[in-house]
Amino acid sequence: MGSILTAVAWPYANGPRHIGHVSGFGVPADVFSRYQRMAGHDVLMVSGTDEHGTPILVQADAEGVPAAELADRYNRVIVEDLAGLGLSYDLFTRTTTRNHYAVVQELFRTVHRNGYLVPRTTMSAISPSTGRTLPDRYIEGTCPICGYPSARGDQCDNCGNQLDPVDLIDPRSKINGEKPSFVESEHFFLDLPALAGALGEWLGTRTDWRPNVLKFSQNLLRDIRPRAMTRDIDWGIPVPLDGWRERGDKKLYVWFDAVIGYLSAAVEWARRYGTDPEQWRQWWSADGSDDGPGARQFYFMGKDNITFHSQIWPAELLAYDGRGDRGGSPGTLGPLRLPTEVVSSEFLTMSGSKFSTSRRTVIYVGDFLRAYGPDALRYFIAVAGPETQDTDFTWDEFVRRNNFELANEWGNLVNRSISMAHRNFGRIPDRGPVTDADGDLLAASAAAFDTVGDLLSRSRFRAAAGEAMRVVSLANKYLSDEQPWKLGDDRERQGTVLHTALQVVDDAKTLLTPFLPHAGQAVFAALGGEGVWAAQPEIREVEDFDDDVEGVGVPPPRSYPVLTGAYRDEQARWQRSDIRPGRPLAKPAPLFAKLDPGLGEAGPDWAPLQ
RNA sequence: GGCGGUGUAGCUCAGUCGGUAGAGCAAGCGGCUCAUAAUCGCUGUGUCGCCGGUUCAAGUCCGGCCACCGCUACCA
Repeated sequence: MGSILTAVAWPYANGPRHIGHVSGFGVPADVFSRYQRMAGHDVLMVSGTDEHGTPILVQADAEGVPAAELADRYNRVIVEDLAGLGLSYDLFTRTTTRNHYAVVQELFRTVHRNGYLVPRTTMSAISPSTGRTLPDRYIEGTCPICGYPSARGDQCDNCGNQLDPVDLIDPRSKINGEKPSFVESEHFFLDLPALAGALGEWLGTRTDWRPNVLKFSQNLLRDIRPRAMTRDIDWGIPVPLDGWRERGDKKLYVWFDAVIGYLSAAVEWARRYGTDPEQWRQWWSADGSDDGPGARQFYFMGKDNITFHSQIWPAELLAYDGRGDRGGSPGTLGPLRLPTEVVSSEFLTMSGSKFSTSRRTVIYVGDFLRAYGPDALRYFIAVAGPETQDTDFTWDEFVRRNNFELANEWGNLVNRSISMAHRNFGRIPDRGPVTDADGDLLAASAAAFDTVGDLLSRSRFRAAAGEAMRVVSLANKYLSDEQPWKLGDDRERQGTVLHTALQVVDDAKTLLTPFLPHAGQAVFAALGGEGVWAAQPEIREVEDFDDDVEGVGVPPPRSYPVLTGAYRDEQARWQRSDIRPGRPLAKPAPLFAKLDPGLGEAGPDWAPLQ
């Protein structure tokens, strides 16, 4: 038993999210969290929408609405999508709450006081018409090295060299084509080199990470430089320092915003739903070890986010705790804990290339859920997702997984065993003397709790799903071997076989619940269970807290939707629960609908294959 | 340019500490007929990308090469 923080990457609220996004963070994190809860751990799963930054502003401008309104709209869309997927967030919130602003500013003040935020003057590009800073990637021009006419401000796609937008020949804004002007601008930089020693020491104690993530993180340390933590933008969290807080055009950068949400969301959860407002400390307060007997923290994200989670965020925590070369001491939150593991996924590709909105090779979560429901997608991601390398989504493979593995093997096992027991007994039959075949199956099924559980605890989701499905195969084989439909004149033996089959169906239901919580609930009910087996998230409208926040441009308290749920009340436990003879059974409904094989060739009409 | 990954049966992929290559799908044959025409069994010699090295022994370690791909710091 222990406390586990499941920290899930924050989806960016500039549009609806596609299935690649949720394969990278949402589904793996939820499978992990559901398992850990079932295994008896005290899990806190938090995230929210990331709503600041230039892409939101650009999108809002394009639609002619204020940034806050755009963020409101997509926050709600994303909340609904994630709820529909059954992702069991204890709190899914957003970065535009006053609670978040207050926590971020507390961290900034303390890290600054400890000496790890240093001012520097840089050149930044300004759009003359809007007065806004243009980020490097929104500037294009002719590459000064190779002459490529459409080089981006940060890098030339043709020759691959990293560039500085100031050096571009004939620079222009990608947003409106105008020529940017370059001005000097002062910013705060996080002094990562002063934290590199502590960072390397911490990383050196990480042994269980996926090898590619660990290697990538170690490489980052070799070329560590200070990073800007503020930027010239009018949409974001004010810098809580004299001379800065009242400036409308200087805000904190995303490096010092979204990742802090893991902490601020825990604080918000404790204030709203905890046993007391300080309960967030159960997952966050350091106790001298970063992952020892106290809480453990697991971060789930796509691979492009590794830098944030294995370098920037730990560095900020070390700086807050005063554990870098410049020393220092923690602020009012007290010493904070560092990540236990960074679990990064690779990318889900669509017919070989990245999802792309412009090329229309994109499958949105909402569309997918409306057509096929949550469990089919959850299963596909768990069993065929980008766990250690990029994997390709094809409709053909999706149809095959759904029809053959979910509907035929698992759904039909449930259906045939319950149907037979219902017709012959009308209830769960008693178990008589047990044969070797019965005992072998029951033993294999019971043993799966250890093997599948071990794989899940190590985030080996593909292997875990495969092992769970192996129990399903064994049960199908058992029924074929024992042929209970021929045992009409031996009621005791027939009852024993069906009892055994139903017990293993119940076991498999439990083993598959982290992947298929909705189907798990259905099987639980079909076997006579009452109440909630696997709890689902619910959307609640809440009022923001009226916290003190420094600076100008801070949104007033308002209401917004959050995800939370009564997961602590669910009955799911990671162990065999003995089925009860005598419980009445009804003729079951099919667990999974089969999909038209034609879908595999053409795709749905809302996302046709090119 | 830097960093990383991938290349194994027709297809999708496993192969932990080096010991004479595995699974699923597809295909063929057979069994069963309870079940969503579902299920069960049987059938697998492929230069483990190429070249070289270490070793008694390499898909598995080392060097080089080829091909494809990703990341390179706000598209997970």
